[in-house]
Amino acid sequence: MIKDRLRWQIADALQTCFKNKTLHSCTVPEIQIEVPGNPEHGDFASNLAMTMARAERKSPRQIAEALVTALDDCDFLSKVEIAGPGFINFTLTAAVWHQVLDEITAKGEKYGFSQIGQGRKVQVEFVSANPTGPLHIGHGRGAVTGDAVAAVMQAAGYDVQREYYINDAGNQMRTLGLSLLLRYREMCGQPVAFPEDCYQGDYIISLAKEVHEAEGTRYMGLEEDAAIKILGQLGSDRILVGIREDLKAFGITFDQWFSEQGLFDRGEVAAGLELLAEKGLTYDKDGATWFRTTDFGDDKDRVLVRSNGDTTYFASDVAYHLEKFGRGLETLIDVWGADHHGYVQRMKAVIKGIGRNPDDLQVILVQLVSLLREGEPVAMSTRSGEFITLREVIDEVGKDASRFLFLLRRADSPLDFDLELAKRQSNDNPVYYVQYAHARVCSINRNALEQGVVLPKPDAADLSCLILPEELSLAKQLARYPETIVGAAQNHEPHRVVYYLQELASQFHSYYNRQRVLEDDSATTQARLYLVNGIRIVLANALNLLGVDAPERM
RNA sequence: GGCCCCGUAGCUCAGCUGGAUAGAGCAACCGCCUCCUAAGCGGUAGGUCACAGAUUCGAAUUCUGUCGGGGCCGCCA
Repeated sequence: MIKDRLRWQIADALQTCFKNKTLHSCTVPEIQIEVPGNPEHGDFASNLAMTMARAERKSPRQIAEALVTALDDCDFLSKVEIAGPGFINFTLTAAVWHQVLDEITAKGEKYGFSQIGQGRKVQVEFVSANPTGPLHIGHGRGAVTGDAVAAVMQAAGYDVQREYYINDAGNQMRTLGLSLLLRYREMCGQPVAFPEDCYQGDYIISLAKEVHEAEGTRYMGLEEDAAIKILGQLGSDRILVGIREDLKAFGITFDQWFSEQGLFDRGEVAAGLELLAEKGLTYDKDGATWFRTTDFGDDKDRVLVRSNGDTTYFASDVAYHLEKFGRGLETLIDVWGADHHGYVQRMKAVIKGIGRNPDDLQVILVQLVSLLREGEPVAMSTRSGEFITLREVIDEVGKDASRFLFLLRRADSPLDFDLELAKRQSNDNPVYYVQYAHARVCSINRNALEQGVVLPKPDAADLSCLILPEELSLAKQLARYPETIVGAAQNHEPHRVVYYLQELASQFHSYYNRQRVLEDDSATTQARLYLVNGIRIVLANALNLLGVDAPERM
């Protein structure tokens, strides 16, 4: 990256200064380089002179003078200035920015990828909705967030695995079975009182109907417990198939679907409990088994085994995370709904308790989604079973718009999702704004082809005519793409890519309106065609990371 | 009572891990298609970054406290 080149150069200059004794402290501080907000301050700025002032016992300006002198013969800097309280402002030659275009063209869809992650094994676990009902819009946000975090980290060189944890053990399976059984009995003509704590949704009724049509009354003869068990299993299997299809329609696939029940079947829950007991991390009280999570920063101890002998969800989760580390995964990223935040400390306590760095578990809490239609809230009640499913949202507004809008906010910021606005094909819809930029370049390409203008090969284009401020500014924005991905990956913030895209699209649209790409002078035409195709590649790469299509026509 | 998130333009939100004159979209107003896609562009207007302290060359950004909004605190998952 260009920033790194500059960093090396400054480090060199620093050494030169130490050698010729213009500077003394000989400790190399971290060299911070940033992009100034004001373009008049150059392409990059460093505060190095100010941070060194104390150790050098000199004024920032004196230090800056020495550094600038040492930087004198650097060929890719066109201007170095000392400004304000002691900033050093760097302006790079146009040729440096032109090289970015060559790099993009040469790397193509690989442009933006890096090895920062060094192949570190990371797992992103997301959605993980109970297989007791269809996905709703809140799951959708978690799904897109997890998927995009995974994608961005892959691009940054992490070895990423996507996983869905299926809560197919525990009480809710029984509730599902019971709900189905009761609806099934209704189908068979037996009047039932349907309890409030059963699943109310219509999907239970249609499932029961399917069972009744396929298998008649055969479950009526079974003992209630047996029927509940069988129907619970059958129901969760069917629902899971639906979830899988919905996610696929949303462009999301997992490397692994991990069953909670499997943890029990393989004895891993019991083994986990044993391990904790051996380490002296548990104790018995009131007939239950507790984990001393307070020893690791939790505000109270947590039950692993209830007094009735059942293990808790927490116990499964302990076993699950142990199992993950056992697979050789180094960093675990869990994407949870914000209502689970109380769970974070307790899981971190587990990680500490087993002797690992608590940062090996990273939790992304995704805030609530409010579903609106024309600004009016859409009633969503899981309890009454009246809710709009994720599938309905995808069908209504489309995959691309839904995904993009979900990523438009930081995960920890609540999100309003307006169905009408999402569908509107107008300028209030940021998805189309970005896609349109891509389609426009494609359109230019079609016209170029018609006119016989050929896109230059990498390093073969004469770019010396790309000297307009907006052209250089576009090249600089393109140069920023790789570091945007790195930032998004390291901070688990895919929304940064969305904002980057909007900025790039904005600059492009502006350029497009101001300058013609295909014009008379063939050198200029070729250079500009080269530039806009660099833009096209980056737009496509970034959209692709977010799982949004980059259409050639709109 | 304890914990988490948030408070930035009329509205919805960014702000690159502490930098120079705080940004974008929408809404409002004024303009731009004989020319590569007007799903676009240009311009005007809009701010005590909730408040008060602290840290330092420098704070929207870090720390403490206060106020306000939302959420979570089960031997449910």
